[in-house]
Amino acid sequence: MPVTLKDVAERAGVSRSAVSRTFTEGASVSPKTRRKVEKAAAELGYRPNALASSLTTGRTKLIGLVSNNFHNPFFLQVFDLFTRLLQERGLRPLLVNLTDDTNPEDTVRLLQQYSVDGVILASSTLSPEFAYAFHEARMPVVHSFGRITASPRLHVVGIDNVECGRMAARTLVKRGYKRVGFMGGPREATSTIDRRKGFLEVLNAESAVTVSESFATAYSFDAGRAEMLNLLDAGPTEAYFCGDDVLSIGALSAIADRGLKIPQDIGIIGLNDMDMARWENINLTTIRQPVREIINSSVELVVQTTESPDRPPEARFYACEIVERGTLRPL
Amino acid sequence: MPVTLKDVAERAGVSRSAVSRTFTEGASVSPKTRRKVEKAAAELGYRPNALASSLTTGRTKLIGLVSNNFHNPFFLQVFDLFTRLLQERGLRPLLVNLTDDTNPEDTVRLLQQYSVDGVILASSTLSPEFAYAFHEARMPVVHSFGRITASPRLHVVGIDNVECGRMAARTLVKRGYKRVGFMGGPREATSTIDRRKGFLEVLNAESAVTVSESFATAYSFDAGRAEMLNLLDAGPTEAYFCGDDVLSIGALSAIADRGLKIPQDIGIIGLNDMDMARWENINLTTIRQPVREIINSSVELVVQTTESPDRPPEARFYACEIVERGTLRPL
DNA sequence: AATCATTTTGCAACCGGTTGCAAAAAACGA
DNA sequence: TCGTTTTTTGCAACCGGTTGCAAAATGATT
Repeated sequence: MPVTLKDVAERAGVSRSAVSRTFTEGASVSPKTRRKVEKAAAELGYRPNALASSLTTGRTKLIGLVSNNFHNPFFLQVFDLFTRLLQERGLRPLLVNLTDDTNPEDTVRLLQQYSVDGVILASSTLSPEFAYAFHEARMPVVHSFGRITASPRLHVVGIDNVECGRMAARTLVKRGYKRVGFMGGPREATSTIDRRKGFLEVLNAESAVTVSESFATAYSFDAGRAEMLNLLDAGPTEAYFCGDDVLSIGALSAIADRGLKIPQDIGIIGLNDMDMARWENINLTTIRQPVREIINSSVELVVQTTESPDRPPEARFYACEIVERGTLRPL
Repeated sequence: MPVTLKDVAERAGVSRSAVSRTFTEGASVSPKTRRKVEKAAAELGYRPNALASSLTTGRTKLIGLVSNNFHNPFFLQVFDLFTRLLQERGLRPLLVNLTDDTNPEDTVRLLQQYSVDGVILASSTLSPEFAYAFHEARMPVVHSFGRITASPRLHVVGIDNVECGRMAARTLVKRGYKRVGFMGGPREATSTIDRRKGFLEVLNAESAVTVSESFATAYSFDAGRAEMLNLLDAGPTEAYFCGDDVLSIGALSAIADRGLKIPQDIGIIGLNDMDMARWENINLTTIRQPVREIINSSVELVVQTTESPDRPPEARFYACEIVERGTLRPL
């Protein structure tokens, strides 16, 4: 039913090759032939079949966009940016939602079946093994928002979570908090582990400050709220560094519920600077991740890797900055 | 480089057809051949190329998932559900982000080039022409969250926005509000138009109640906040029906800024019941859209349409319900 | 064991494109 | 003008699969 190369060739009175060449960048076609072909193609409404051509060219222009963060509002921005940037480069995101019953092998197989040119794994909670599965299958892969290491096994783009932990700690110290807490995301998430590490590193060196720690079961509002309710029952500290913004907002809600005032009674600092953090009724002091740069860089990297597959693994990380809003006591 | 049918055939000592049949549901292969093929395939790590097979079968199992709502947190839930449901059926979402400089023709062409089996358009703000472009290109298409009409030109699944407007109006009347306002989303969005219509229909029949109206420039926090600040300057009414939840939250923020109390001074009712509406520090009274049903139904409909393309256009709409929380004065 | 019905198999053509190669056409030089 | 170089063109093979068809193998029946 749809118009094919052959139809156009017949109508234009040329060979199929001529038509193919007309639609191939940089192929040799005389202006005369090109005109004939373009006329015929326009009349018939011809659309070259991207999938058929991928068979011979080995390029589908499909990029697997894989994530398990479909509940964290921060990731809506992430998806927005990824899709925009990929589209601008003529690439198509094939979206994969990693649910609880998805395993790495199936996902790898799936994306292999669709011959994606590359894979972007957008997640701060996924184990490195997951990303590695793609690498082993010899697909170009970039782990965005992944864990930074000195000698990465595959491309990683993100932030230095340890340094973020330190930043949070220094900020709290500077404000004169004496009893502070780390309220992490899931214990096993690499982002939690690293942020905790940096946070404790600085605070253990501050003899005047005491630190406690606890963990929410997920990076979610409910988990943050529940954990903060626990903490409030147990006798809270003066300020918390929360695993991320959505967790922070859950914590804020718990604190408000108990009739405590922010920042007078308890201080909170989050991480991400997602859209909602700046909403005036939330007004969260937080650490900004340079999302745009991370995503830009990820896309660039995955594209370059499709072009030179043996490019050695690279870790790119971007500096974060404190965004001062209203949930910490003033200096 | 990757393993092909031919490689497996050679290793198993059978014809290429035999291998193909082994991986084709319901094809005729003897148990003995099947065993040989499966062994060889496993040893080589063979993955049938979905794109190559689509050439002859005419099915790619790709579904275009098209949206322009990458800023409304409500749509993260929408994407989550769509991807999950599509994956469960073995379908793959090809994501398209409609930005300001995307026009219908390009999007249609793009999805045609990738031979998607069907298209789901997830948007409550898009003009019907957009969806119609897919229909004209003879692609199975379902407009989710689209406008309900009695004799639709294409499949639409969503809610009856006019009825939602009525529900909101009745709810406000029941609470005894005498001066109420409609704060819509963008003037030209069909959802805005319909919700306004139902709202005014009921209230114009209530002689004791006066109604005013205004419109935010987008379904976004900032637009809601800005518009509510305007309204507060101009002298507010007692309660507002806001275009959607994110707009409502913007409005709540503006109201809090001016030191007014909710629900004592001003009442707000939203629409969608997105995740954040139930967050305790927002606690928004709203109208719940049955998202799950809508999305389920959309997926089902697009699949059925790929199977029988001439299925007459259908409009499926689902009932909404009021979710009572804390932003309207009690009965 | 011979006959016939049924199942399984491989051949070859096809899906919609691309591309190396050699022949044909056009452009160039003197 | 003719020989040479360069560009354009079509042929045919190929990308990785599927499928109709007829031949081969298997199984059932007597």
